[in-house]
Amino acid sequence: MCANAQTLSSGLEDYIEAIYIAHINNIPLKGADLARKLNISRASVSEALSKLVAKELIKYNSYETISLTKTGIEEAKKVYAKHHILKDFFETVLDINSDEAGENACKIEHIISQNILDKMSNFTEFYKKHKKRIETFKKEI
Amino acid sequence: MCANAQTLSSGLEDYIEAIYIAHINNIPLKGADLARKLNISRASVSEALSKLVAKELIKYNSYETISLTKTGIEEAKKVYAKHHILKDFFETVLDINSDEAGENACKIEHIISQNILDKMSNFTEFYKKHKKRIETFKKEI
DNA sequence: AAATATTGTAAGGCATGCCTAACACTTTGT
DNA sequence: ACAAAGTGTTAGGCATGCCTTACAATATTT
Repeated sequence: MCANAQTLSSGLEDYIEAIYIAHINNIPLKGADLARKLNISRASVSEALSKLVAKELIKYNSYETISLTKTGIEEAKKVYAKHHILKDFFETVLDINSDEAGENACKIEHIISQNILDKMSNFTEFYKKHKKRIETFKKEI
Repeated sequence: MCANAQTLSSGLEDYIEAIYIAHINNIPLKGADLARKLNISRASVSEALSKLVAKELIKYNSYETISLTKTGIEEAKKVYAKHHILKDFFETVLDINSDEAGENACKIEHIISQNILDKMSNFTEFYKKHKKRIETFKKEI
């Protein structure tokens, strides 16, 4: 078996997602920052970063800022999109607050099927479009 | 730390759910049956059953049929209800086929918050009630 | 009742993913 | 430039949850 991943473990997905969020916000990120952000020891982060380097998803040298490779960005976008679809659905359709929606999205994003996500995304868009009308139905007795 | 659980690991929830399904269908279930059903070795099932016995969720003696305690039934019902809410939502609202809905429910049921499940359940009921009308919106351009 | 099949368990392993402690290296502040 | 603070790595551990192999105990078949 080669070291390059076809699939990322749920843990590694969390790492790459956090790296991506820093990336799109132009926030320089080191291992120790990641450890603080994810509430994980520096040692564990160090291991995880080595794996991501081995999979060629990030570039990283000790004491420098972590950066994503092209593949890394693609992978991260996928993970982030999943997160967003779930969070948006929870907030928009189920009226869940932002924190709870985010926490649940974080966990579910790693295991839900792409097909369901696609349908969920469509449904949220549909719901937004017709929200007013649909919600009048809720007031009926 | 005492051996009795406040929370069940996702694995143990799967075991107890399978045991519950046999229970409500009056199907006698032994460890080896469970192993076949869950595609897990007899050795691993044996370990898991010991844990469930320790937590007083099942009664079990070698070579006999597994049965649930009162607490076990309560726990199982909770897990099973979660499963059902998710599956029903996927099928009814997102129009996912039974297999895919079930597989995803199996994984998500262990991690989603009760609050979201409650809202999801309400939403599914609401959707069923107004399905016809809501779906006419989908045909609009 | 004996042979065969099934079931259960124990021992030892493996992978994942986290931890702490200790140490090494780098950066920063004075 | 040097001390202090911050960062990274290694080693050794632990827990979970699965595996295979080998054996023990029970059930079933003939």
